[in-house]
Amino acid sequence: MTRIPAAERRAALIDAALRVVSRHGLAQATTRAIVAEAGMSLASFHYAFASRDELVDELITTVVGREQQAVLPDLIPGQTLHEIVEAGLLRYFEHLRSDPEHEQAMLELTQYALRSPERHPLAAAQYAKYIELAARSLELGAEIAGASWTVPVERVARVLVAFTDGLTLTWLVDRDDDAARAVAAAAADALTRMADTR
Amino acid sequence: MTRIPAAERRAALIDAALRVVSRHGLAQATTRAIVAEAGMSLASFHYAFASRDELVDELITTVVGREQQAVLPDLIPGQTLHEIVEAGLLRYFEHLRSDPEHEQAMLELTQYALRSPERHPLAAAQYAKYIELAARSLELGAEIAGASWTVPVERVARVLVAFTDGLTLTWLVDRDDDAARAVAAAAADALTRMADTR
DNA sequence: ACCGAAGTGGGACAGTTGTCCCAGTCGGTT
DNA sequence: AACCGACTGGGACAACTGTCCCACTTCGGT
Repeated sequence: MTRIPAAERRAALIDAALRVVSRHGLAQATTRAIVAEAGMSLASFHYAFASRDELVDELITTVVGREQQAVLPDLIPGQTLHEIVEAGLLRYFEHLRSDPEHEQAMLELTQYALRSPERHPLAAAQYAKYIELAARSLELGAEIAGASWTVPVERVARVLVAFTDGLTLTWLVDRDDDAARAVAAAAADALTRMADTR
Repeated sequence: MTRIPAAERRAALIDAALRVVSRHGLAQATTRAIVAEAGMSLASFHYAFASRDELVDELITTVVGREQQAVLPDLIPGQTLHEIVEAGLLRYFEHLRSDPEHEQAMLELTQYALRSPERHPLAAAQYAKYIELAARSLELGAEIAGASWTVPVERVARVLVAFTDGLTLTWLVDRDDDAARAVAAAAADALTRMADTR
């Protein structure tokens, strides 16, 4: 096996772990399964990480960062706010459809974090980032559409995140594309009503 | 130990299992943990159930039935449809607040079911029941308010379920009551717009 | 060329898990 | 009272898990 510095090995193991979790779930993501996916020996695992928990914690915190651009709206001038918001939601939906297992993995990681008091902050931080990202998108969208939010953007953003989560969960269960699009439309509707569209 | 027929033992074990899952998560719900919670010996478990999987499957299918009445709206005549729907959502939210671990357990069971192809139908059936229940409530609500849905009720119901899920997930993470109420209000808004309020 | 540190491999360990077995005991029917 | 099948308890097993250890190899700086 070629020699790899510990830092790179950590990254490689986290990538492998995410793949395993996506494919088979967190419960199946044993040290051996992760190491096999990464093509390493078992000892390398505990050379790079003190424990499996340490890897999972880092998996949770790092993976959120990559989610970033998915929800960012197309900023096409001339569109109404409603169109922009709905397009953003539909874009997220396409992202979900293209890699359902990934979103399922994220959900699973969140739920895992919720289980222990010391990990709960990880989930909270994850969501704080989502909300911040959503808030930025919403502000941008309003600007383009020449509208302004009549409710604090953070509040609108939180509602958007909630709607997105609901969309994700229900679609993962019934895989009903039309229904999901209806959810997106309804969500866009509700959100737009929190703005003053001059 | 007093003698208990197998059928009762199955019920007792399922109750115990739900308690364990609520408290510590599905991963911690080992045969031994469940049996300890139920105050039985380990052998009784495999006398009542062929395997742990069999118990979990039955846990998923039976537990949904008890959820039923939580979302049913107060049917106070004279209220607008918007008020009725929002009240229903807030009632669900109070239910969630009063026993968060239970909803967390339901979420976990759903995700578990999503993981294997042969269990996926269990999750789908679970959601079908949710949607049916929601549809009945929505129909009743519209009747009371003297309104009518302009979109098929099942479609409205699916959106309601999605919104409810989103509300649940986000509140479980950040425990922000005000934000959750804002989600409920926005959801009621979106849903009401799918009706013709004469 | 050499040497300490960084990285590697294989094997081992103890703890936990699902499942099973078997000898026993109870309760109701005959 | 006898008996048969339903139920019980304890212990065992093999598989799997996270973690550790130790001998070994390779690399970068001297």
